[in-house]
Amino acid sequence: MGALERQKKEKEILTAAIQLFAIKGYYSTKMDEVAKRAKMSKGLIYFYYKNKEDLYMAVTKKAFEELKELFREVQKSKGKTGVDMVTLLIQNFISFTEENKMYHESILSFMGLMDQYNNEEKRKLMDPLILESPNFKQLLEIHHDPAKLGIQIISHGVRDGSMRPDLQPEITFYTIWSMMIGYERLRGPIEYENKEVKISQENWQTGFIKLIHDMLKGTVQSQRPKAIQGSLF
Amino acid sequence: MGALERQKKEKEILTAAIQLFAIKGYYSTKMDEVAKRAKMSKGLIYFYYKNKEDLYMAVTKKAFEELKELFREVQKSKGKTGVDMVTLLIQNFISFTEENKMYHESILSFMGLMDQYNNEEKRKLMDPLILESPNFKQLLEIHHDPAKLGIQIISHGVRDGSMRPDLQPEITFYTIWSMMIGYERLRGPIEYENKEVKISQENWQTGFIKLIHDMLKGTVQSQRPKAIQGSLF
DNA sequence: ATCATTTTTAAATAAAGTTCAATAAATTTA
DNA sequence: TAAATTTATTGAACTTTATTTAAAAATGAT
Repeated sequence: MGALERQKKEKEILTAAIQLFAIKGYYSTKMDEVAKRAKMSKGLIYFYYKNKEDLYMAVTKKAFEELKELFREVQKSKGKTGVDMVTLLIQNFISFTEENKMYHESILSFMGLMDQYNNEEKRKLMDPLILESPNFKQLLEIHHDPAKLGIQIISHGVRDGSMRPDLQPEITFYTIWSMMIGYERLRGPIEYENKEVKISQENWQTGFIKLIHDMLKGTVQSQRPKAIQGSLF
Repeated sequence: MGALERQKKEKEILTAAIQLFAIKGYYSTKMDEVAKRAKMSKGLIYFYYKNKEDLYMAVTKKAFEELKELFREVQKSKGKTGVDMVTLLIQNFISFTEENKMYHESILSFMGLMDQYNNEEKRKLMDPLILESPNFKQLLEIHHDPAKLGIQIISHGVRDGSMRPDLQPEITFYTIWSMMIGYERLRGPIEYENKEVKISQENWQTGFIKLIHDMLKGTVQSQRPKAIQGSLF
């Protein structure tokens, strides 16, 4: 009955759930399917997780943990200026969400939940199954961790002179964080039905990162002639 | 049997649905409740809307229509430079989502759907109820309308010299659009449980807009001494 | 080995979206 | 105007699926 045994079982369920959520999404994934994939009876899942929402929150928790790890690695990268760390952070975040679409989805939805949770009246209307979820409660404690690291990175950039000196680290970080989140929601090549306008994913990503870079520097890096305008930095 | 009569009935249902979705969210709102609020039997809703998803897509469609109207009004505002139009656009968008949290939610979730829809393999795994929804099909045709107007606004700003000449309108608009979407997802005062860091909503919004402004101008507007750093522009 | 506790299962329950058959109302046709 | 047909409406039946539960199996302690 050891705690290790329990952890192992929980992980088996979680792994099955993540795979299914990633393929079919939360609502299309049935508890029957999770049980089948985890090779156990449906009832047992309820022994390890309070309900389906709790299972999803466990996924979300894992997402935030990996996100924190991603931030930490960028922060630890030696010999980089602050502004270059931000560029690296964005690139890594884009890779992260590309490989773990599911995680990004869960992070997004958790942010929506936080918006409700932080408002007294709205909190009362929240799904009780979520509020009761043990994993949700744990998320309340850790979900700011990545942001804390991000703010440190901006501070570092202001101090080392690679960013505008008037930047306020908190606001600047959350602005960039907004961009990253929004970018991921829109990601993919932009195509209109009639192909009126089309932006390749590469061009958009490059342009996106360049704009953030310029914003942090406070000056446009180079005003090149039209001909080679497309190149980066 | 006039089409007008039908429109009226559809509107009654839609109004009830929007109110409930706004209060309780999509999944917590039951078709029974919608029927009750719209003062009709549950079955009748299925006469006017194909299914619950279709009803939600009708809400989303309304959201995009109002969003387009918001963009258009900004574009029509006379005597404004491009960069000021963008500032106004962001301010209006923030008001819009504040008043219509529900609409913003539906816009966000639609963007998530588009990400799936634009990928052949993922499209096959989408909920058939969504793919069959007539309102979803209509959304496919109109959802780019606001963005088209936004791109025009950026072009205008580059032409009138109020923005950096090297900006690519499409990429720049979608970057700002990302920011707006992400900002709304994070919106509200940022508080850590232990109050370690706290940003008031006002400060964040002001700082957020200023950063975009600087990004578009290409130069920092003013490097004021620390003391009055908080003020805008 | 027996008892208590934990783990596991399979079936029962219940909530909610969807369908359907029957009825009422409205419109068209004769 | 009366009959026929189409449209609108209802309430109950159907179906799917998350959740609960009672019982059985496994595990561990005395």
